[in-house]
Amino acid sequence: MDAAETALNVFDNYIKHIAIDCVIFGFHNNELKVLLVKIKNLDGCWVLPGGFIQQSEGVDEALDRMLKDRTGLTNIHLEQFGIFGDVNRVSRNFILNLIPSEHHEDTRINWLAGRVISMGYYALVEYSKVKPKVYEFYDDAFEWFNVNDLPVLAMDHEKIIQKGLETLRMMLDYKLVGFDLLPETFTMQELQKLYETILGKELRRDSFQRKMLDMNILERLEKKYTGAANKAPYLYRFKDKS
Amino acid sequence: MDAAETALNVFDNYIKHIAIDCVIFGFHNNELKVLLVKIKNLDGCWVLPGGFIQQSEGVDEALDRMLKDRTGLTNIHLEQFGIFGDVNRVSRNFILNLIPSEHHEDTRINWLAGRVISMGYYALVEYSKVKPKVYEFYDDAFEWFNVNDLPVLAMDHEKIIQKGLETLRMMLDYKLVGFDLLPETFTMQELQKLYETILGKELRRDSFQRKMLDMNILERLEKKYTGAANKAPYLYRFKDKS
DNA sequence: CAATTATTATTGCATTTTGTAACAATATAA
DNA sequence: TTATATTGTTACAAAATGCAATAATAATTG
Repeated sequence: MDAAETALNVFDNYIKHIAIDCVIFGFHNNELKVLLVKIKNLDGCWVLPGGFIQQSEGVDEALDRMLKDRTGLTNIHLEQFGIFGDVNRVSRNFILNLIPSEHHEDTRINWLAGRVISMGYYALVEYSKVKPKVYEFYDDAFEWFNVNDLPVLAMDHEKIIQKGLETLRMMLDYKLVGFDLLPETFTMQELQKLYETILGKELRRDSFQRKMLDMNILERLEKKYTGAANKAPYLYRFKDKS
Repeated sequence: MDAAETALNVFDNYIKHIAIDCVIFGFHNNELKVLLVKIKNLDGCWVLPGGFIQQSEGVDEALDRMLKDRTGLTNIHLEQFGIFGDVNRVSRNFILNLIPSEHHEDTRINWLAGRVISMGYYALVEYSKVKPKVYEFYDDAFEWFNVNDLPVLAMDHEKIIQKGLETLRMMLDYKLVGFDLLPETFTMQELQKLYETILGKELRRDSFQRKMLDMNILERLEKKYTGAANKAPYLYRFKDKS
């Protein structure tokens, strides 16, 4: 039994026709990034990290498993933002290219080449803490991309990212998110840049600072001496980061 | 082949382990209502209208089909708001009670009694336009319930309704929705009552009116003479209801 | 038909929030 | 010590909102 055969048998433990795709956002160098992986058998083709759900696990467990496998991170909140269920969102040829030809008629995987409905989730993670890890089906390429400068993506994954980003922007307006995108301590400017990057527009320094301080969610720590010839900014931390 | 047998065969055309549940909101007598159906073989047990997705149809097509079957309505926007995927959200006994015992070991429906992941959608419809229609599995009971006075619901359907309502409230803050909950023309008071009902709190009459008029989305029509001994309110219509 | 009643529409003003600019503070370099 | 760049704060203007009072008006009532 070769590796592909083993992989095919493993598929029996999974629920067919449903997949999860994760848009994992990170923040680095004042850029909003998305984590992507490259598919082995298809040059230059990137996809969102994701996977299938096992018969015996809940969807939340599946999400935790995938995120841990992919990034090494645990206890990350994932927000569900959409369903992608067009009949032809996964082209048959696309999948067949991934699978050795002798398995093309294998009933165990036939559904994969036919119909897959995907559930989109996004997560906000601290860029520096991600520890890549890869699967059988994928290459070892595993990269952060600027959300405004994405590579060519397979299937409808670009659409999924855009919808995830749209939802993130809406949630940022609605309540404070983005805690997890920053390191434990940060300056007001870093927080502002994060907001500006996610929202895709500039904000006023003074209004932003006032609003953040008025919300009473930040704890002011010592100053951060950068060595630059200017006043040193305070460091802040989110209160109640339990 | 009896009716149950036929129904079981039909199941082969559907994707297993995934369901859709629809929270259909309506507005009547200043109350926010939800449309529920009663299950035939289980006394007093109400569920959300919903169903399964056929192998050959997209998720959006499945939604249109269900909504049309259930309410007679077409061209209704459905908003997806959550995934309900706990391993034990559907108890095995609950499903077995619905199915004649001779079919309990039938592999065609075994998955139903095991694991079903549900995708939650909500729709806003005009109360008076709904034309009930029922399925094989359900009783002919088909009723609107006040969202604050729900009957006992099967499985996690109460949780699904609450999450749908929460999402609706959030969306109402974010942008104007609720167009479809009102008839073509309505008074300012009716619009305000709708907002108050969805948000679950009272609003100031004058502030609300000013805000609505400032948004420039309403067209003022003739007055509505109700016969009451007071000043007649204007009727309004949403502009650009294309 | 005028006075009454209930409700609606609008206006004016106080309060709060937000936008904008100016200024004071300060860490380093020159 | 002075200059420079950036940060923190304050002051004021503008806009939005909360609140109360007033004007308008469709039926009812005497």
